Amino acid sequence: MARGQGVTIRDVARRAGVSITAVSHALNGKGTLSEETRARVKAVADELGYQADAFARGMRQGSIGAIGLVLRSLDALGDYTPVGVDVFERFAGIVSARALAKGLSITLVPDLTRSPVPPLAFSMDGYIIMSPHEEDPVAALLERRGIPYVAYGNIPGRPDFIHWASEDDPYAAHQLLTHFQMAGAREVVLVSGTDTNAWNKDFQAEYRRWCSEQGTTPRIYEQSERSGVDGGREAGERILADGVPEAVLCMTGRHAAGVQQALQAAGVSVPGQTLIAAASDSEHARSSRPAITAFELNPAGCADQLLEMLQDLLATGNAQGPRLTKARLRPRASTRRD
Amino acid sequence: MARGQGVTIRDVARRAGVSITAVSHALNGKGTLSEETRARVKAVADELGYQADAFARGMRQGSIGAIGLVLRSLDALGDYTPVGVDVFERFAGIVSARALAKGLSITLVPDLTRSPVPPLAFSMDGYIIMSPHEEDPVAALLERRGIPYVAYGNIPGRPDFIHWASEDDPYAAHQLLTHFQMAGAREVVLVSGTDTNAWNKDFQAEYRRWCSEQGTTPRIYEQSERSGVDGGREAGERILADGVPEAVLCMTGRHAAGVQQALQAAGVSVPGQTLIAAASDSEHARSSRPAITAFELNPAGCADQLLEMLQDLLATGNAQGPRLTKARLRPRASTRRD
DNA sequence: ATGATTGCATAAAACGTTTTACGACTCTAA
DNA sequence: TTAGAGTCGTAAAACGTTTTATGCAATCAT
Repeated sequence: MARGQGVTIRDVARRAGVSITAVSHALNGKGTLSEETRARVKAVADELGYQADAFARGMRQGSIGAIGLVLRSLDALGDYTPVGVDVFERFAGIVSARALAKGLSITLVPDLTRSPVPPLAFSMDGYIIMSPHEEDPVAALLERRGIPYVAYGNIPGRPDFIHWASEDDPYAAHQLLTHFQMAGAREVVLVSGTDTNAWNKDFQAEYRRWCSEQGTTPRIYEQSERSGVDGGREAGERILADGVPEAVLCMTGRHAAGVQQALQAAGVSVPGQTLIAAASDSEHARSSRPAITAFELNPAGCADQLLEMLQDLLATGNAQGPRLTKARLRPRASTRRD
Repeated sequence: MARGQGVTIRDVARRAGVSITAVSHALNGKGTLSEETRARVKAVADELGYQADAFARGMRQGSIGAIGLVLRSLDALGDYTPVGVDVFERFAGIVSARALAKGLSITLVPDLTRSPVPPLAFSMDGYIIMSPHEEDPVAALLERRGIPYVAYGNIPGRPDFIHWASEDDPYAAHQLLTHFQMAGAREVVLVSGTDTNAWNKDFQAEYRRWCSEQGTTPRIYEQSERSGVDGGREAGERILADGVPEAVLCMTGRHAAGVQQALQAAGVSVPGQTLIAAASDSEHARSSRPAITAFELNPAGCADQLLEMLQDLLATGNAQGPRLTKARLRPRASTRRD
C-alpha cells in the first residue's frame, strides 16, 4: 500500500493511552490538553513515525495545502519542442522550491480544459496560471468552479482581474530603449514574439509610444517564440533586407543570438554598426560573442509574490494586486560603444 | 471553498431519484444496474457537473492516481542557477504531459528528506526520482515508507535495484567514439561532469574501455555540470595547455559549445583540426557555429517507460526493468571532414 | 452543604466516497 | 404452488481525520 505504513491516529492513541481526539488536539495545538499530555502524545507520534493521512485531513478540512500550476508551455513540451524564453522552462522548478518553503505542494497540470482532467485537479486549494492570454479558458474554468487563482502576467482584456504579478514590463521596455539611446541609437527595430500575452503586448505598446515620442517610425518583426535561434537568424535576414538597423531589440535571448549571427554573417559588426539587446536574459544572450545586453527577469521574485498573494486569497478571500517586480538590466558588450 | 461546487454524490442521487450506491456504480461501471438507469444517472451527473471528490475517493480506495516526481536539479534551481543538460530542465514538463495522457497527476517534490515535507508527499501512489546518486537518501526514505518508486537512471552501487529506465549510455558512448573514429580521429579527449550519477560513470567506463582497446591514453577533464558555457571554455583552455586534441567529447552541449569557442579563439579550426561532439544535445550544440554533433536523448521515451513501469509496480507489485531506450546520434558540421 | 467554575479528556458526528452484503422483485421450471 | 435463479437496486459499514458537544473531577465561592 502506498498510503501510510499502516500507522494511524488510532495506533498513536492506543500506544499513548489516550483518545484519538487527544492525539489530534495534541498534534494540532488545539483543545484543552495539559502540557504534559501533549508532550507525551507528540513523543509517541514521533516514535511511531506517524503522519496524518493527507486525504482524510483534506476531506475533513476542505483544503489540502497544495496548489496547482498550469504551465503554458507544456502543450508544446508534449513532444519536446524547445520554447523561447528561459523563464518558462524554469518556472515550474522555481515555484515548486518556493512553495515548499511555505509548506505547500505544487502539482503540475498540463491543461485543465482538456479531458481527462487529472484526479486531483479540482481538489487543489488554488492555482497559479502562467502567462494567461485573451479569453483564457483555464481562467474561465477556475472561475466557474470557484477555485481561487493568481496569474503570472495579467490577462489581456481583463483589467478587472487584479490578482497577477509580473515584472514591470513597461518600465523594462522604457529602460532598454533609453539604454539604446544613451549608446547612440535613435532608431530601434523590435523583434516581437507572436503569443498574445501581456509580455508581448506591453512591450509593443511601450515601443510604439517611445517611437512616436522620438518621431521615428516603428519597425516590428514578428517571430514565433518557439522558433529559437534559427528563427532569430531568419528575423535578422528579414531585417537586413529592409536595411541595416541602428539597434535591434529582441523579446527573447535566443532570437537576439540568431539576429546577431545573421548580422555578423552579412558583415555587419556588433556593436560597431548595430546594437543588440534582449528583453529577457537567457544563456544564449550570455554566451553569444559579443555577449548580448539583456534584461534579467526575476521569476523567483514573482513566484514569491504569487504564492503570497494566493495565500492571502485563500486565507481571507481577497488580496492586493497586481504586484510588479523590478527586473535588472545587464549591460553587455553588444551595446557597448568604446 | 476550493473543494467542489458543493455538488456531491448525494445531490446526483436525489436528482436522479436513486441511491448514492446506484450513482457510484453507474459512474464507475460496477454493480448490477440496468443500462437505462446507468445512462440516466450519467446524464444527471453531467448536467450537474458532478466530479467525485478526489480526497474522499482516495481515502476510500487507498490510491489517488497521482505520482510524485523528485527532480534533482531543483535544489540548484532554488536560486535560479542554470544547470548543464537540456534534459533536466524539460523533464518535469515531459513527464507531466505523458502522465496526463495516462490519467495521472504529477506533483513536484523538491526534496523529500528535508522538512517540512509537503502534505501530499506521503500520499502519492508512487514516485519517479531523477538521476539518483550513491546512497540516495530519497530512495532510502521511500523504501522505508513502502512507497513504490522508479528512477530515471540506475542507482550506482545498487545493482539489485532494477526499476529504472534511461538511455543506453554505454551504447551511446560507443557509437559516439566510433563516429569519431570514422571521421578520422584516433585519440579522443573526454570532458566529463562531476556528479556521481550513472550517466557520467557509464560514459567514463566505456571511454576507458575504448581507449585501452585502441591503445591510447585516456585524457579526462572534469568540469561541473553547473558551469555551463563558461565552464566549457575553461575546460577548453585546460585541454589546449596540454596540446591540441584530435577530438573532444563533452558530456553536455554547453560544455561542447564552450570548448569550441576556446579552440576557435586559439586559432584551432573545427572540424578542420579538432572534432567536437556532445553526449547530450541542447540548443547550444544546435546553434553553435559550426553546429555540434550530439546525441539526442529521448526523455519522452524514458518518461513513458518509467510511467509504464510504475503503473505495473502499482498494479501488480512488480515490474520488468531496467528499460533502455536508444538515443539517436545527430551528426553535424563539427565532425564533418569534407 | 450546595451550586458554579475550571481543567482535562473523550464520545460521537461529520466529511464524500466505495464496497459488501443483502433485499425485493420477476421469471422459469418442476 | 413453490423452489431456484436471475435482475435490479439499496442500506450500511468503512476509510482516517477534525470538530463539536459533552462529561467528570476537582476547586472555588457562597
